[in-house]
Amino acid sequence: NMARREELAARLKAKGLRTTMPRLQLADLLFAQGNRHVTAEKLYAEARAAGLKISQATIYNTLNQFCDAGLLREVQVDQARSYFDTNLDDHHHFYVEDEGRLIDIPQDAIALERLPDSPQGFSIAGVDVVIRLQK
Amino acid sequence: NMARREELAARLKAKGLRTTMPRLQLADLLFAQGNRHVTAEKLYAEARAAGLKISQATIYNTLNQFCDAGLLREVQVDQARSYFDTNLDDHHHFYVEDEGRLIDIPQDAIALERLPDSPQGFSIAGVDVVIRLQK
DNA sequence: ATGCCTGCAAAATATTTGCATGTAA
DNA sequence: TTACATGCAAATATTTTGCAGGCAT
Repeated sequence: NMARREELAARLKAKGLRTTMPRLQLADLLFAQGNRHVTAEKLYAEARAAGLKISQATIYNTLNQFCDAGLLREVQVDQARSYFDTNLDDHHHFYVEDEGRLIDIPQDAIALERLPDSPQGFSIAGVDVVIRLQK
Repeated sequence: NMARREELAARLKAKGLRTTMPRLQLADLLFAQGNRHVTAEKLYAEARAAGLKISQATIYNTLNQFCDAGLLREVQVDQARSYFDTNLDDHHHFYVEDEGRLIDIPQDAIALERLPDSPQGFSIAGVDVVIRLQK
């Protein structure tokens, strides 16, 4: 626990982020349990459940800062809500729409042969595959 | 023009939608120029530019009704805005983030070999590939 | 000491909804 | 005539921002 905080602090510092209490606490929730997918709402609920005194604004700001710093990735699956993914590797997703749940798919589990040429003057910034699931 | 209206009216009727003036006018904007990708905002601007007296609420309601009726598809590329696609075929998209512009990719232009197995109890509702472009 | 953070509340943005009126069938 | 549509404004939902005070460095 003590060691974990040290590690998280180092991780924030490495990205040029000050190691403040709210950031450490949220980093703990985000990074201490393996790969996760969270919405701002879910993270806020977790923080409160854990007894942390953190405002919603800080949840949003921190998620965006972590994204900008490259500690998180945003996943586009629902126009109503932002999803953040702690898995930074190139990979894809199952999305269970009814439950709002994301499941990682390793990049090499999908063979994307033959991508089309990008239009004149543009290069590929990323390729996202979302497999929507239903019961 | 007269004939086009008739055709659009038939198309709405076939889906169980009453053929009202706003719906015909919007259908005209949406379906008379080949495949299109629009946001509510863009369609509203077009409608006003064309001198139509249509409220934003009707734009939103109509887009959703057309979606429910299977005349449009929603594309998930930006959590801040909903995109609607008049192309109902299975296909994929380029997305130019800086311009908020979508470009269709025919389904067979991408070879998706080897999809991973869906988790227990779920079946695939759809596979969406988005290739994000940058300059 | 300085500049970056945080909380709070208010603002901004996108979308939905309630309700009275209008209109297609 | 009846049920469904529309417009308007207000409500909702999510996310962002301004600002005063607090904390890391």
